Amino acid sequence: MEMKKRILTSAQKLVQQRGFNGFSYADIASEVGIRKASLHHHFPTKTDLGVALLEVYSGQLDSELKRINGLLLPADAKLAAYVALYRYSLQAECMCLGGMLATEALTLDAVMLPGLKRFFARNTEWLADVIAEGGSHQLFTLSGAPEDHARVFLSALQGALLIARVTGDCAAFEQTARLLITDLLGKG
Amino acid sequence: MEMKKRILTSAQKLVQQRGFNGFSYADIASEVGIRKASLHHHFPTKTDLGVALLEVYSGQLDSELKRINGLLLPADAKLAAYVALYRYSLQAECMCLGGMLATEALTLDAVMLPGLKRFFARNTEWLADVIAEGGSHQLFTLSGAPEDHARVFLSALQGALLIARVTGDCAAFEQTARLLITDLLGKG
DNA sequence: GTCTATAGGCAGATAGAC
DNA sequence: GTCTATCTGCCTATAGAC
Repeated sequence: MEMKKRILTSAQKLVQQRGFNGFSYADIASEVGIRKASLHHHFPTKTDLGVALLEVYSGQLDSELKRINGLLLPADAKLAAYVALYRYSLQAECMCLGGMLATEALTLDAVMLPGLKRFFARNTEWLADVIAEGGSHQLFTLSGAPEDHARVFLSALQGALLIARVTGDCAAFEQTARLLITDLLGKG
Repeated sequence: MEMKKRILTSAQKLVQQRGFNGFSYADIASEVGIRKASLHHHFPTKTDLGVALLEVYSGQLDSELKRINGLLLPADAKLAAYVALYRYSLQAECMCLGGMLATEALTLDAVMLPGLKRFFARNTEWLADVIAEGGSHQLFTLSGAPEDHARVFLSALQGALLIARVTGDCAAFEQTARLLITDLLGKG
């Protein structure tokens, strides 16, 4: 079980940095210190590994969202905590695993797609809940439905992560995230 | 020269749909009707092809932006015309070529990166100009610097395109784009 | 400019010993 | 569970005929 976890950890980083089509079993093997062939004992095919990665990553997301909920923060601070998840990715030169797989969707085995869809749905739903909460507390002034604001927020963070990989401009990422929240806060 | 153009057209679509690591010379060869080896006469290495693709795509962007400028529309309509460029991509199941390469940046030959950087800079600058123009005409109420609004706008469209590939939800893309513009328009 | 032929390497995956 | 050995196939790229 321990080796399986190490493989997943290594593979997750590789996908987030290089994409599902940008790494091989050889890369994992050299990182975790066993031979290529041995990896197939844990994950018979690369698609099996991909499906497992999506499960793990969705679980990590769930933990983080529950942790943030438990902090009992006002809605704007919850969004800031959510932004921090992306900041950590950026600092590790990692895309969101979901975002990375989304760009590669047309090349992936179809069995990976439902998990990917659920990942985005989970993000959108949580954000919509937080934004609706901020609206009902008069903390946010909403110009549209919470779900629509949620989609803008999620899309913008995914895109900001993607662009920051190229520009290397972390300050721009921060400014983007800040403006997303302040635009929800006040329109006066 | 005609074959070179056909190769570029085919390769551009392949990159936008499958990524730079998700297609091969064999894919292009079967589409344009010559043999794999003959492609190397036009583009000796795949990196050469990638650099050429970025040049072509940046040129296409420039044409579109100039065309939109020539329409002499109010700022919000210019942004709507810009959104239409992404809509066409989405309908063709294509990512933005820049966005696709951005996710793969860590696997690309370094000679492709400056062109990629310039692509995003060009987008941001044009958007900032349009948004500043809308602000100075009191059409937009800006809560931040035009450059910051431009980054939010660009990031959100890139992200929306990425997410729509997975959800297949074109209506969500449209709602995201609409909210981005209406939030610039009025805060009253 | 396009072809056939091929090099040389790496991909994902399997068989069977230990 | 991990190993060595190997398979098959695809990849980018090159050589040289036409």
